[in-house]
Amino acid sequence: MPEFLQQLNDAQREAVLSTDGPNLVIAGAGSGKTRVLTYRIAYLLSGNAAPWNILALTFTNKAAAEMKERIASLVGRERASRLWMGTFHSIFLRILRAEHERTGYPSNFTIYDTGDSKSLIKSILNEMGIKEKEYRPGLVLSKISSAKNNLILPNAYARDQKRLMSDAASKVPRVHEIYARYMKECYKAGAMDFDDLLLNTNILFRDHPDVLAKYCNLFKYILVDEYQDTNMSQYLIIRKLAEPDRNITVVGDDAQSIYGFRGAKIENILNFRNDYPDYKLFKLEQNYRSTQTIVNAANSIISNNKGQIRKQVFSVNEEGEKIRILQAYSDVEEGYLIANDIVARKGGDEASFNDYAILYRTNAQSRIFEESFRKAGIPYRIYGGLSFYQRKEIKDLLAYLRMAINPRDGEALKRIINYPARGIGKTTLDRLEATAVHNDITIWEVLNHPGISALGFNSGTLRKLGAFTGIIKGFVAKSGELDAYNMTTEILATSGLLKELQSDTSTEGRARFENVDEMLNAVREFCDARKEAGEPASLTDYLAEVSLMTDQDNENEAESEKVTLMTIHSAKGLEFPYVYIVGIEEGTFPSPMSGSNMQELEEERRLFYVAVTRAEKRVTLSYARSRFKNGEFNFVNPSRFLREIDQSYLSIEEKSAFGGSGMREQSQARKPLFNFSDRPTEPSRPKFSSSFSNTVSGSSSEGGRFTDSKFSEFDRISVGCKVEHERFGLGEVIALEGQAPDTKAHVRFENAGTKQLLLKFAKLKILG
DNA sequence: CAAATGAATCTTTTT
DNA sequence: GATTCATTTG
Repeated sequence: MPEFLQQLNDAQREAVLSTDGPNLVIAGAGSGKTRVLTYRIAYLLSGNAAPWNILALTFTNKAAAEMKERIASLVGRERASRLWMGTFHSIFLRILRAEHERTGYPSNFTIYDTGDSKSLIKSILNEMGIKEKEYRPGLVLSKISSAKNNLILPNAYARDQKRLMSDAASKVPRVHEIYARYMKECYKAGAMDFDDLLLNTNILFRDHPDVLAKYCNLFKYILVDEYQDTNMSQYLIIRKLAEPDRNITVVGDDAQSIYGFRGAKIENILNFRNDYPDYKLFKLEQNYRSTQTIVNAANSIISNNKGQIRKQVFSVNEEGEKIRILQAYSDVEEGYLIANDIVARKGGDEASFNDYAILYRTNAQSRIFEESFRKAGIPYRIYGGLSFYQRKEIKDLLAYLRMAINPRDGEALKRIINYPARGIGKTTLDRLEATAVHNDITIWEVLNHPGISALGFNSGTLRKLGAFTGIIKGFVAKSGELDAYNMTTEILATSGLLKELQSDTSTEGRARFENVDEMLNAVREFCDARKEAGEPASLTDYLAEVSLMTDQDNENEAESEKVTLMTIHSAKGLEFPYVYIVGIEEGTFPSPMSGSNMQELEEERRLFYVAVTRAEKRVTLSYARSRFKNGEFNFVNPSRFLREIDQSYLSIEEKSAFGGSGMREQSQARKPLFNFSDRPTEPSRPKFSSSFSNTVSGSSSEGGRFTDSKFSEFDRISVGCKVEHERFGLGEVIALEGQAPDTKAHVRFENAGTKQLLLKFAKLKILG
């Protein structure tokens, strides 16, 4: 028995040593799941398994990279690098590219991200004469996605009574038509969306038994991480691949299933025993990560869910601090409260900023913490939301790169055909698109068709179109010879993009330029890494890597000390000594979108469980009594989840808040820790400067716009003054917040309650 | 044809 | 706040 196995506990070691047959490892939060997976692979390699015989599937690239690193230290880099280890999407992308001849797609097919998919749906709606208002592209896409993840193709969809009824109920009965068109357009464009990568793998294996046999033969051992988060499509691929040898090990925790909205089926892990009746079960129940208090409190939360695999997660670490609950009067105050708390406690905790994480339900909540942290001088790092690769300038450049390897990519073409401006406007593009649809070809083919001169474009337009086509053709020709980096610089120079970016000397413009520069660095790094490994650094591979990258993956500044801000979803699999879970209010967490049915509520509860179990030493929960949401100011109630925590794990002052008959009024519950008036940093009066503050990390995807006109007339407005609003009637200003031009007034109206109004748009008359 | 503007509407989580 | 739509202006 290899020496490294000494480092495992009994349950872990048994799970590692059971090499053959189907194994189900139920791994409680913090129980050393990754450790079991890595050691298991190392153990297999120490026997007679070759690295390429092992398929290990994870959900993030980061998890895969981390595991690879640890395995490399056990068995050597060379062998570790030959493992088939990666995310579902990246592994099956690789297979689809290799087998492209069987699928009918080109080998360099494009990957459409969610934005591309939505934009394609919009054009389809447009062309079908359907209004976007009635068929929201996001809704249509989610229905298509759900169908694909359940392997329901357009024809089957059109016969699926359940789906048709559901569509009729949401007043979108024509989704199946849109779906069919969508599939067709993607195929023509040589593009796959995320779901297609899995769907087409299923189709490939279904229609080509020889290909399936080849990979079954190759993958002697299959390991799947986070099995509770697999969807039907992923589940079927795994089952097919595992069929002959049945050497399959899945690791997961039903209590941490939080991707139901993405089609994940918690049943997959619950039904493992039915799929493989001779399976062996291993339970990892000892939590090494958290204090006893945290583990016990988390258990008390999850015990409110029904239908789970029975397990008792425990900790023998120290008992630790009780869980604290902070109450704030407003979302803004919540930000200050936590910023102050971190500053106040960091010394006593003997911690660095790296040790703290703020977890929230929605990305939109990050803004307030950004602001309070900036004012408090706390360094922070935000994950998710608009990632680097979602920024306009980056997407523009990426679109050029995509065109260079696959000019049929319609979404990329539409993005850049008139950027930088070449005088090819909406009218021209619409006509091109209509022609393409009418003749069942792509826009690129229309542009290259000799008959284009007969379409009735005027000579100027024809010339401009020809020039664009010429530029792209030049890129396509060069894409064969140049590597990703040289190709990128070539495109920046020749397309006019560089000039366009340089000509904008505003603050935002310079930021955009720097972003492009940063991307150029990333491309260079990619090329260097590839060349070092002796592999070609093709543009195709670079684009694939970028498309499948998750926000956790680009961590180039991990060394610097920063507080982490992220959604609970992206925190999965991570751990921090001190965790703040914020915005625990009805209407935010649980999300109102998942309010109605029990299953969705249970998923929210599991999300809360995941959040709490991220912490090693201390958990702090917080909620606000009022929150600014959808442009309106609302009073909100603490989340029901707070009451589900066994009160013996809460610190004493918090218990009183829940004493007696449920939640009492906040005024009686306890004294607030802070007051608005105590805080000098909060302006009581708006400053009417027209400077556009905080643009650097502004999250506007397409660059903001604002005006500073019309504000002098609001100079007279102040707390206490009477106003009249066109719609809401008479009211009184109770607070002002922010800076011009984004000053907000909190106004209490006589008949319409309290509203928060942006003065920029407010139709207020000042009465005195 | 393109940029600027005013106004209306919607808002979860992510590979 | 972000995004989108309609309208105006250059």
